[in-house]
Amino acid sequence: MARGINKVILVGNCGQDPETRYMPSGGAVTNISIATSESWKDKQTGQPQERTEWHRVVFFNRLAEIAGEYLRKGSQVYVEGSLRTRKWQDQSGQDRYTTEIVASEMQMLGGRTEAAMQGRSQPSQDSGPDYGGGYAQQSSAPAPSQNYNQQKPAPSTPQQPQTPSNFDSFDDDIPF
Amino acid sequence: MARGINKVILVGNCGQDPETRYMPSGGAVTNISIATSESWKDKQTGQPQERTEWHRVVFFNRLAEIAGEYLRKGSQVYVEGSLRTRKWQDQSGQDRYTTEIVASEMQMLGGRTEAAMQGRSQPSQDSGPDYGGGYAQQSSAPAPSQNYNQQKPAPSTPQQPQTPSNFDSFDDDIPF
Amino acid sequence: MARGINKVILVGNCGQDPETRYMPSGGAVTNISIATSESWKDKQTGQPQERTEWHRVVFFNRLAEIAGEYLRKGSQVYVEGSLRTRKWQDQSGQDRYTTEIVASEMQMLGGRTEAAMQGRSQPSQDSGPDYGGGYAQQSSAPAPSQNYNQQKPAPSTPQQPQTPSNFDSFDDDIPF
Amino acid sequence: MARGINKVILVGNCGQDPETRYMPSGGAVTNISIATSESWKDKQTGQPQERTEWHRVVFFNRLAEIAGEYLRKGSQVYVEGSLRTRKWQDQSGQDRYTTEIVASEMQMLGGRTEAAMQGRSQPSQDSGPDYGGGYAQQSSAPAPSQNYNQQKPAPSTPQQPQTPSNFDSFDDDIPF
DNA sequence: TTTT
DNA sequence: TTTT
Repeated sequence: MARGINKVILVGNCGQDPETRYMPSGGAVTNISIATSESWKDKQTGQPQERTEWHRVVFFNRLAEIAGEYLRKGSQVYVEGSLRTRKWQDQSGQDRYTTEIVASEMQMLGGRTEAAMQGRSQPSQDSGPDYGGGYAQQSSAPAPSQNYNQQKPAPSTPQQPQTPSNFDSFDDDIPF
Repeated sequence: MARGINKVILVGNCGQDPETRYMPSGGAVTNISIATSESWKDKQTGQPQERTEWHRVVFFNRLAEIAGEYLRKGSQVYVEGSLRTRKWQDQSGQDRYTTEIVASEMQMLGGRTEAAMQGRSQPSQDSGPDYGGGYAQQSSAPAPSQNYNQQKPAPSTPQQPQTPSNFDSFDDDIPF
Repeated sequence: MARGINKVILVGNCGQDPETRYMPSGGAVTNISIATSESWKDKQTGQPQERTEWHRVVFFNRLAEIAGEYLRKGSQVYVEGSLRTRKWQDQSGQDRYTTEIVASEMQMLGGRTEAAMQGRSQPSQDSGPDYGGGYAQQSSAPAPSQNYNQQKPAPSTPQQPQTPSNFDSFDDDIPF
Repeated sequence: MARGINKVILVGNCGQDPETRYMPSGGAVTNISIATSESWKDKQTGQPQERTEWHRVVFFNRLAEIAGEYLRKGSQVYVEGSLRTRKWQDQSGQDRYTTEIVASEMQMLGGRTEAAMQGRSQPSQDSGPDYGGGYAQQSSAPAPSQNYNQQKPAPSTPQQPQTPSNFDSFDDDIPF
């Protein structure tokens, strides 16, 4: 159930190969960064301007497996999901916040040729033999907490996703 | 022009009255925080769970004036916009990031009664006599960067309303 | 699975009370018409113009029960779904087509006051005692085809509320 | 201005080359049909099922020119727009209705390789030398009525199309 | 870090 | 009529 609508729709390109990890439960978690960009001419100078926006996207479970297997650096992808801002502590113990899109639907874009030319080297894993397309949808259950990879329990809010213990290592994963 | 789609759709309630400032150019900038929430039952314990997500939304120019005048704490609102992550430096000079929704469209929800009961005290400003509705759409020009006038951007959460501890108290903050 | 994205998002008001029927399987099917409108000034004459668009929305199963119970003429509602064009034959045997939005998510808008003032007389049915909110989401199973039980699908408009001739009269139909 | 939200988002493939015509005003109007499809397994029989949905999309003015020039049969495309149901009379004078998506934004998907392999034979027209991408956005003015039905462009006049004269000829254009 |  |  929900009160309110929290919906994000992205079409963009993966900045790098997806990273897949596993939660203690065994469920997969895949992270990607998607770029969208916008260009315009400066009104004063007439100079062409461009701004690229990077979006952190996280997939869970089955969707994480599919994303991990089929997406690659440069892949064009449609993602639908919701915004989630996670709180974590940096080395100095200060609260910091990261906003991500928790994906509920994903679809690869660009047909066969495109996919064929992407040359998938070393797929992260197998999602099973029966999946043959570039589409996947998350079950509508609430996204699981993202406490894979963690050494100690999260200190703060109970029902929220656990703050990954060692956010330094997580932090190192953030390319910006 | 753009490459990619970067779209956010929110329906939620304002956590507080909007804050309107002005850029050197004279253009208005209005910030609000919108809450969306989700509730479910824990699969193990069966306990009801709730998570409220707070979204920082920024309006520019005409849309900022309308938002500043018509929205109030508790207002239910539809917002469409795009994600933008801004980089700023905290006191210690460290890079930090804040993700906001730059609104391109806004519409007040909940009809006349609702609006009437919201008792708009001290409207921030006038948007002119001919505006009579709860709808507004931004011109499609790229949003200006938002470093007008201010010393340090605040991080996402500190200046936001606190996440309510339970739903009853949250309800009390909202006039319906 | 899907190839492609087929998504509709509507926020509007119900033109009349919902109609709920039952499929042979026992599953509920609810139909509503939602109005959205747009107004502008004619560029030549400067005259105010308005266009109201009516959307046929169909809900299935659990969502149909909730829509049937909670929505009423005038209710403001958020609907998300997908487009489906159904083919049928008119009396003369000619093929005709009707486009509907098959809802996958629904949320009532306008808070308690709003809902309270809508005075729900004769709810179509009961959806059970434990539902207390204005939100519902369809399971992701493909919607069943809607030719249960009935002889001839009606064309799109005849059974819809008439488009109001002007905005004042339209207002009178809606309880706010 | 608007009351309500009327939004459609499609990602799909063009069923055939776009058709571009010109309104008396000189503004272009382009029609395409976009397919989206969904597949699933029948719950009883376990048989794989597929349903393809066809969406009529109409572009106006600049967007129509771009769509006409860059899209081709098979092109994968993102379209955002709004639903509009038009009323028209068939040969026997009966009222009939057609629902279309009036596009406000369009973006070609699938990158260079993809586009290159689509081998654009006979582009419908020129949209000018400075357009080099697969993206376009409509001005936010209300969609004009659709009375193309003229063979000759009247190149000079302002971009707002006139009100339609009749729809009989339009009838002939509908491929279903 | 992607893409055009 | 597309696409997988």
